[in-house]
Amino acid sequence: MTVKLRNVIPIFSSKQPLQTPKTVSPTYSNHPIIWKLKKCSAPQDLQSIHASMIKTNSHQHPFFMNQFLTTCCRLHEIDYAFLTFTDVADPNVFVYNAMLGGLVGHSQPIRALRLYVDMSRSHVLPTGYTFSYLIKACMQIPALGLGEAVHGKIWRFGFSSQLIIQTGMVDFYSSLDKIEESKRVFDEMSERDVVSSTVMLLGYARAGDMDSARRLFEEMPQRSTVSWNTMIGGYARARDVESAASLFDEMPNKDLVSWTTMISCYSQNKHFKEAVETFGGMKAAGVSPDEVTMATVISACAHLGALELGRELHQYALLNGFDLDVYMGSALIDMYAKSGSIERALVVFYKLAEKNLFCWNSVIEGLAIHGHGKEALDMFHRMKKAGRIFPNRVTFVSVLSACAHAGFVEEGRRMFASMIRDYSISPEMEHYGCMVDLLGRAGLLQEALDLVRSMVMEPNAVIWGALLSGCKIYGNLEIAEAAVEKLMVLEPNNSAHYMLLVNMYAEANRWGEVAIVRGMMKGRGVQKRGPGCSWIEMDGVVHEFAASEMFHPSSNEICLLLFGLDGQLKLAGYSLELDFNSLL
DNA sequence: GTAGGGTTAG
Repeated sequence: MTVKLRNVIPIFSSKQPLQTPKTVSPTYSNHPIIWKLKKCSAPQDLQSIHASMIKTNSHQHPFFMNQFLTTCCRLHEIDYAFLTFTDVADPNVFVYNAMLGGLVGHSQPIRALRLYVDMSRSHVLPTGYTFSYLIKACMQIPALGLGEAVHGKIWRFGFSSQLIIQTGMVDFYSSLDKIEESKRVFDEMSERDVVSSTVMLLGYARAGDMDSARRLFEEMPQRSTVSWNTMIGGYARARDVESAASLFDEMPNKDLVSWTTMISCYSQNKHFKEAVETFGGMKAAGVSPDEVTMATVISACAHLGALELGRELHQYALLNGFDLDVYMGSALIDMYAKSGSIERALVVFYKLAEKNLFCWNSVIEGLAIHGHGKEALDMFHRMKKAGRIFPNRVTFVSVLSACAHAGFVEEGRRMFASMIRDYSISPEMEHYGCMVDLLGRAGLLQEALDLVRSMVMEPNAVIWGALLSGCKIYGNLEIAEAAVEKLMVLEPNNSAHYMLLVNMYAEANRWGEVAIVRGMMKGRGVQKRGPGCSWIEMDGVVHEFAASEMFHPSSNEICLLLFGLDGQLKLAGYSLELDFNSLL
């Protein structure tokens, strides 16, 4: 898509006098319609309010329309706002600004830029706010490179010294990773307020320069809650959980965003337990969560396998009339799928009014991990049919792993080829891993090895490990030896690879080699790795299991059950690869 | 009406 600069940023006639619009008389602020709009929290009420505005002809009045549009946008009724906006015969700059703000706030930069074109064609003069929205729109489509042009335009209009414009430019440059430009504009500012300094903080945080951010933060004469939150968020991004936590403890008035930022900081840095605990602290502090908090905490539950808490949160969201948006939707789908309930995950998925790539990826991944390979692929095709949403690398990892687990060799090959050809996604380590797994499980070990050797990047231990498991199933010692040779370099201390080879030699009655490999392990001092562990929650209690340990109070019963299962599986004709004795 | 927090990853 190309947008001609000339069409987007038209040149104003310089003959027009530049004037700042006068503020609308405040006498209307007590008008019942304005009052109703300010209080309005239900989108379905908008239509009747608009009807009463038409009756009194106030739907043409700039002050009323400004309030009406702002209300629509606050309630996410952006299309309805636009519809009523087009009905206004002669909108002034306040009305345009409200509409622009709504469009930019709902990430519709192209519509915003078009509206700006209309505005200039109607000879409505922009204000500083108009340009600040324009800068935001440009930030949302950096590829067009319009920011500089807008900057030039602002300068010509004499707004360049306005605080709000300079603030916008600091933000604009830092959003494009041009931190030096941000600093230049910031240093040139003759006056600074809390907001401009906080935007600069955000710039440093985006650039990962938390030392400079801290210096500015310490120097700031006033700090708002937003300044604190920006700092905490910056440390979260920089993976400095400790600094984030200590700043959070220190901060005086924690609001909803502060708590959510801290929870997300823990979650993003894999401290899921702390994330859930902090959520508890938030509730104890009497701060109510919103959709953003919920999405974050539910995601932490998914990682912990805390189904019970996750379900409670879902319940809470339903009771409080929260919007089931794409963020919370994806988190819920993932949480239910990972905690064993693909049915509930699907219920959430079908309930979603709007689905983005995250939602589709979560449900495809969920089906894949539940072994529903065919359903996962069906879902993938439905996503393609729905249009507008294009698969990414994450999608293909799920799709390929679904093929691997269901044994769809031909389909997997096709998907892999299509990913490269139709979607220009270059295969990454994970994709190769799935393909090697797929081919290996199907016994196509030579093809798998050829694929590994064709890789542009150096294959990692996961790849060789997948190949080795394939060799183990089909007793292909030749390729297994090649894989183990690589694995010994990549993970020299992982006993599993040596043991796999030992078992294979033993199965082939090659006891000489068994002794050699065992000797190698001893000689290299290969230790058994730390235990892998897993959690599962039942009736609100999280049970932790680690390989080769018997700490769980019901270990004996569990092992008895497993042995029983082992026997039943053997009876059913399934030869189990696992040796339980090695686990105990 | 300018600043801060969100989801998927064998």
